[in-house]
Amino acid sequence: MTNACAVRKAANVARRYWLFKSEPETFSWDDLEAAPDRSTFWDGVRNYQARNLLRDEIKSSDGVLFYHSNAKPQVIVGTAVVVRPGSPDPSQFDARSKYFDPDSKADDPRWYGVTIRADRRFKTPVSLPVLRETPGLEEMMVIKKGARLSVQPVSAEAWKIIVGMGTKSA
DNA sequence: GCCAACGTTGGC
DNA sequence: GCCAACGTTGGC
Repeated sequence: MTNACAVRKAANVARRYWLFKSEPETFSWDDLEAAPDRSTFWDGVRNYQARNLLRDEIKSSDGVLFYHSNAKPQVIVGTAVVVRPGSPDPSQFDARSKYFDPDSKADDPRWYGVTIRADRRFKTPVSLPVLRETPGLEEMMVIKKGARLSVQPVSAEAWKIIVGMGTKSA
């Protein structure tokens, strides 16, 4: 049991689940697996709704569905785990970064990110069309029209269904 | 490559 | 505070 997990169990806080979108050409599942400690700081989110989740809601040991957007097809390729909760996103203060935000103050950072570590690569990636036709997932945000949020909440029920499909051999 | 949906900006 | 214009996202 990880330390964060033990802390959470002691506090009796339920583990929660999320879906993170990434364009594979920018940062793919393979990139995450190849990263030091199979981990990365999830930077560059510049949407207030997603920011609020990253800053306030997403906690260590939470589960993450890693989703490839703008891919053919769009798929959930695996699961990751949150290993560090929200902290200020350094790229907002880096003038050379494309995520630079000149209006963000060092003593009052506007943008946050979390650190995730690759957990399980799906044997069977779960595509968007499959999500759409799977009973029990009708309420998922990612299948709703115009759902552009790059960090989305996922119910425990949906998590269970999707991980079940993804880890099963084809 | 298109374009609908959405979030943000900025003039008033 | 409204809302038109604009830029971006992301499915198709």
